[in-house]
Amino acid sequence: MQRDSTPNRSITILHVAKEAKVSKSTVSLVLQGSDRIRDATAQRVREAALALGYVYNRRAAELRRQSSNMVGVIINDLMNPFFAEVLVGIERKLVDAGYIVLMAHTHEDLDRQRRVLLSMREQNAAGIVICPALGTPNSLPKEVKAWGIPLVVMVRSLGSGSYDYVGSDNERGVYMAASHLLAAGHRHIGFLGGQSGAVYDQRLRGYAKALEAAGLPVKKNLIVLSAPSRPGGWEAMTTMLQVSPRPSAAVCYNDVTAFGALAALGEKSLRAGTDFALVGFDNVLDAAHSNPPLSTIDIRPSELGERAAVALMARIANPKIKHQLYLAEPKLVLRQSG
Amino acid sequence: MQRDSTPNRSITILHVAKEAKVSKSTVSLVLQGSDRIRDATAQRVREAALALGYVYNRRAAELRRQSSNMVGVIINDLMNPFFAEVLVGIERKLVDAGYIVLMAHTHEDLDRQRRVLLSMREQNAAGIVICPALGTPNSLPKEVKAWGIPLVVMVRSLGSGSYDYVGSDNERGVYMAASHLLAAGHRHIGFLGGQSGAVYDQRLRGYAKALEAAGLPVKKNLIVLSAPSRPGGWEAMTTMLQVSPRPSAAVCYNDVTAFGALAALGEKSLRAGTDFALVGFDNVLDAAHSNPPLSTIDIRPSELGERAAVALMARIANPKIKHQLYLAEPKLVLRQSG
DNA sequence: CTGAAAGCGCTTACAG
DNA sequence: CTGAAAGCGCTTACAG
Repeated sequence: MQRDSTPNRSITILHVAKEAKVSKSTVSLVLQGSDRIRDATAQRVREAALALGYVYNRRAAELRRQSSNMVGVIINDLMNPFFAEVLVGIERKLVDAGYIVLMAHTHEDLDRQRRVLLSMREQNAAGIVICPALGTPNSLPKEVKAWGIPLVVMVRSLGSGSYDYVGSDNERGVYMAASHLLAAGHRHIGFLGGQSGAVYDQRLRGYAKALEAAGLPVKKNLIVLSAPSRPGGWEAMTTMLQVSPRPSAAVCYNDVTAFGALAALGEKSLRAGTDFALVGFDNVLDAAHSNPPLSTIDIRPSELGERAAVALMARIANPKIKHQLYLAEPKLVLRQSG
Repeated sequence: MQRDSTPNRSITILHVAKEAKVSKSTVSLVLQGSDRIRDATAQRVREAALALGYVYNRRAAELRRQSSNMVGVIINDLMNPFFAEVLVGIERKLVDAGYIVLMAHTHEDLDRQRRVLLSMREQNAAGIVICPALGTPNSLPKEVKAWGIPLVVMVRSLGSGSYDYVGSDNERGVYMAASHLLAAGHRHIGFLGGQSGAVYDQRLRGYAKALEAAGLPVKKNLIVLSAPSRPGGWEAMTTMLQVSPRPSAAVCYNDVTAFGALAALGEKSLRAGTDFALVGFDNVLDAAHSNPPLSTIDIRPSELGERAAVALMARIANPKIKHQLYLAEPKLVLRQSG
């Protein structure tokens, strides 16, 4: 009954076979580009397919072949441009390699994450790359491996189990940022925004170590927590401006919180770079044109996505390779904010 | 041979049937929640499935049933938070309705767009929502309809053919923005950024009409083109600041160009809202916490995405309904930039 | 209430 | 070089 509205959907290799006066095996073979078929025959088949408006049914082929060209990509927070850039990198690499991406956004919701994971499993995904939602159990990689689905974890590490992981050297990155501020003469430096998870712990540690290396104390009131978002950064800066003695600089949990901080500063007629030094983390594209442009730690977000795609494809190609670990090397990029 | 690494993949309803001592038809029926099966039997089947670690193979089911629960979503520019928000809205609505999304990013590349469209067709997508890449031929909706795949076009309209469309009233929105600036006493108002496509034409027209309604001439040198991005907005503002007499206000092509303009202003130690009035378009989440917060035209990006999802589902449910058109009603939201 | 059989659109040994 | 047959994991009339 779908026939009239979907004219081409109903035509199969069987129709093509009849039209070209060959068997359906032959049609299948030429569609796969086999060289076992004589040129003339192949030509005839291709013409028949074209004439009939035949379209390959990849799902049927994959069912028979027990394969899949779909990979699942699970993102925790697409509203953060960092993750949007990561996603773009993953998608580009995957599509260029002939995969197609099943994408899901969890919004840090564990329940949603579980549902989409199940869904991808039912759909027979060839692999999954996940930026885990906050609170994801460390057992996840083992569980997915038990399903027989290759997995790469991104950005947020999940304990010390063995799994493929692509992220950045957070501790070192923040250490570099703080050291830069220290070298510029700042003595009251805050750590602005963010609040929980492995990434937070790593970045905070980099901050603490840099201060300690400079013989400076780590003061609780200079570490202000917030949601890892613009509004969060705005609030964090607002409270940070009230501690006394007032800090003269801060390294931010990430670029997005830094952007919020920039806004809070502006509201008080303060300008980052002259009245307060600020450095972010990620080097999101927007950082080059914020007001003012943001000094930050560059971890090349879209490249991170590409690395994850490559790691996943490597594991799909050979499930037995040893676990892969890629940590982007942080680079300090100086702009006007600090 | 995949058996050891993918333990559960190989178990099918046949195994469950044997374990539960029923036929595979019965298993299928209970998996579908049919009430034709006695409770005791159903219970036994469910236990067997659980015990064996059975996982439903949805692709096989869909092949047999000639159905699909995947919908394709094609986005032109994920680096623009507007589209990221749209995507999030689409995804949420679709996943909540039991669909799964095949996502592709074209990066305004027509060739890529064609490839992913084909790919989605091969995968038997139940429907597609597309934010068309710049330069997409107006014939696209007709073509996809000929494939038998429900389609909804988003954000950028594609000529006057009949197809489902979800977008915003661009002309009216910009008209409102410009009128606001006019009412505030500005007489030299620029139109900043953007450069081509239906959306651009519509927004520019709103600008022109507002000026005309106020008896003001539309001056070529106050309309400065740019890429629809932060760097684009930055450049556009930089050149706009050089025209003389210098305009005192501008309506921007979209929020992202406005953000770039904010940065250019800052670089010259000018502040939007006091030295120059700026209003954006979209009301992206970031607009509330830019430096300074951006006055803009709110078209509720994520709601737009949800509307598109709803329109697509309606069309899938009934391919014969008449064409759907949803235009978000623009609302002026005043913040500090103008 | 449950089972046997056919079939969705492909691929892949196996013959010839 | 090409065809006939079996099968991927399901669903769905059709019997009983």
